Amino acid sequence: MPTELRRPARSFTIRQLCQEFGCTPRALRFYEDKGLISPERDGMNRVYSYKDRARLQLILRGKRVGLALSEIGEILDLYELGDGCATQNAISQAKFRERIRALESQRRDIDMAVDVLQEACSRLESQLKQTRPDLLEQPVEAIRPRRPRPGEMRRAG
Amino acid sequence: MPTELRRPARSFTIRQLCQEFGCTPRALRFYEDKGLISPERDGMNRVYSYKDRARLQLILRGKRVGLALSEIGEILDLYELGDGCATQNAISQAKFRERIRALESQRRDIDMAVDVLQEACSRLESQLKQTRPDLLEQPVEAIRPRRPRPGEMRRAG
DNA sequence: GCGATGGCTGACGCGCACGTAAGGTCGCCT
DNA sequence: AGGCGACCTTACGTGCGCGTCAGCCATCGC
Repeated sequence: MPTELRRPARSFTIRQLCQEFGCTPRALRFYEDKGLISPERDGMNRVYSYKDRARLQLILRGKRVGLALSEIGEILDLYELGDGCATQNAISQAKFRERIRALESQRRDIDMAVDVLQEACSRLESQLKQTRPDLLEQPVEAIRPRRPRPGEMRRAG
Repeated sequence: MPTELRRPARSFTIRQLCQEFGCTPRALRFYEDKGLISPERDGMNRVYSYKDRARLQLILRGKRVGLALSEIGEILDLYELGDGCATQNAISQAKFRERIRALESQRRDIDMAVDVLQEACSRLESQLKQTRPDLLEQPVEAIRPRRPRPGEMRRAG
C-alpha cells in the first residue's frame, strides 16, 4: 500500500499510545491479554495501527462509564463480525439494549450526583468566604493533606 | 417527637433495606465497617433509621457513577459537620470540584457510548430482520447462552 | 566495548468490594 | 425441649485491573 506519503506515521509504538491516552504499557498488554486488542508485531515489538488506536479509545471510554473489560470486548467484537451467527447477534443486541438502559439510568445518577456535589460546593464556599477566603479556588495539592479517617486507605499520589 | 403515628415503621432491618435496594447484608456490613453508615443496635441486631436509608441510597448512587467508597465517605461526612475545620472544607471543596468535572466528562462518555451501542443495535436489528426475525426484541435469557471467549470470565446470573 | 533506552515475557503482589463458609446468639413456634 | 429463621462475628477466598519487579534482547550514541 503506497499510502505512506499521506499517512506519515500510520503506526504507533506502545509508548506513543500510552502518552496520547494517559495509560501505561502494562495496561495495553493487559488488554491484549484479554483479547481486546491485537497489534501487529515487528519482531517482538508491538505495532499499533489506527484501527488499534480506535479500539483503545473505545476501551478507555467504556472503562470510564463503568463497563467491565469483558463487556467492552463484546462490543468491540461486534465491529468485527458483520455477518456472524444470528443467535449470537440476537444476544448481543439484547445485551446492548440492557446496557443502554443501564447507561441512561447511570446518566441520571450522574446528574443527581453533580447536583449533590454542586450544592455541597456552594455550601462550603459560603463557609470558606467567612473563615478562610484565601483557600478558595485552590487545587487540592495546594492546600495540604490531612489525617486519614478510620478505615480509609491511601491511594497513589 | 410524637411522629410515630405518621411514620408507622421508622426503622428497617438489614434485610428490608437489602431487598429495597437490591444489595446484600454483607455489603451493608461492609459499608458500616468502612464508616459510611452507622445504624443503631437492638441488642446485637442492626436497626436502620430513615437517615441511614438515605445514606445508603447516596452510597449506591455514588457507586453507580464510579465513586470509590472512600470518596463517598467524604461526601457523606460533609453533611454531618456543618462547621468543621476550614482547611478540611477547602480540600473537600477542591475535591468535589474535581469530581464534578470528572462526572461531567463521564456523562459525555456515556452519551458517546449510548450512541455507539444504539448504532450497533440498529445494525444488528437490520441483520436480524433478514435472518431471524423471531429473535427480535427477546430478552437475553430467552435466547440461550454461548461459548465463553478466551480470557472471558463468568459472572453471577 | 558499554551504558542508556525501549520493548519483551513471566510471575508475583495489591487494593477494592465484596462472597463465602463456619460457628454462635436470640426470639418464637410447636 | 427442639428446631427454625434471622441476625451476628471472624476470617479467609475471589475477581478485576492493573503495578511492579526480575530477567532478557535489540539498538543507539559515545
